Amino acid sequence: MERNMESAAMTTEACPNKETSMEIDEEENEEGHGEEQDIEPAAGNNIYKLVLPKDGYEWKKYGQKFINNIGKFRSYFKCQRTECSAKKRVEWLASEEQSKANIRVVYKGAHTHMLPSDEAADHDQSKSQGTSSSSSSNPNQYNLLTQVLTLRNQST
DNA sequence: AGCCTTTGACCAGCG
DNA sequence: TCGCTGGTCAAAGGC
Ligand SMILES: [Zn+2]
Repeated sequence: MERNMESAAMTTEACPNKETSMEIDEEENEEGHGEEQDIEPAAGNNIYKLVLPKDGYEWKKYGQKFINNIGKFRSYFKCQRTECSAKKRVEWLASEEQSKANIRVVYKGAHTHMLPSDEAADHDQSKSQGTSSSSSSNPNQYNLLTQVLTLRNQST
């Protein structure tokens, strides 16, 4: 797949498959792909790709699960930096249409470093701003927003 | 060769 | 105490 995290948004493929679920009601998949034949899709044709909004940070996916409780897929990401414990959680509905319009991104923790893209995106006006990531790219604000989402989701 | 993605299994917390 | 859900780690594959 294309891992153009530095140029484009990341894409996640969601394959609706039945697994350890004894209470999966009539959770029908919208794809309606073949039954058993055609186990090998033709280059991401039958599967739908989710476009994750690029926030400027680089993440490494370390897990993905389907939450039956809410009927949504959930992907777990972690900052590439070993020194950074920032995590990111993305969830979307199982339906393709709704998935594209209802993607929830939850950021957990704060980065211990500056935006990697910011450094790379540094072009010319570096003398004016310097290292202060002003309005547009302020991780702090972003994290603040995530905290709300996290609380709403965690709610111990 | 290295890095990232993907799937399954394991573990922990809670009811 | 067991079962279930959610979360994380690990191994394999692909690029
Ligand atoms: Zn980070």
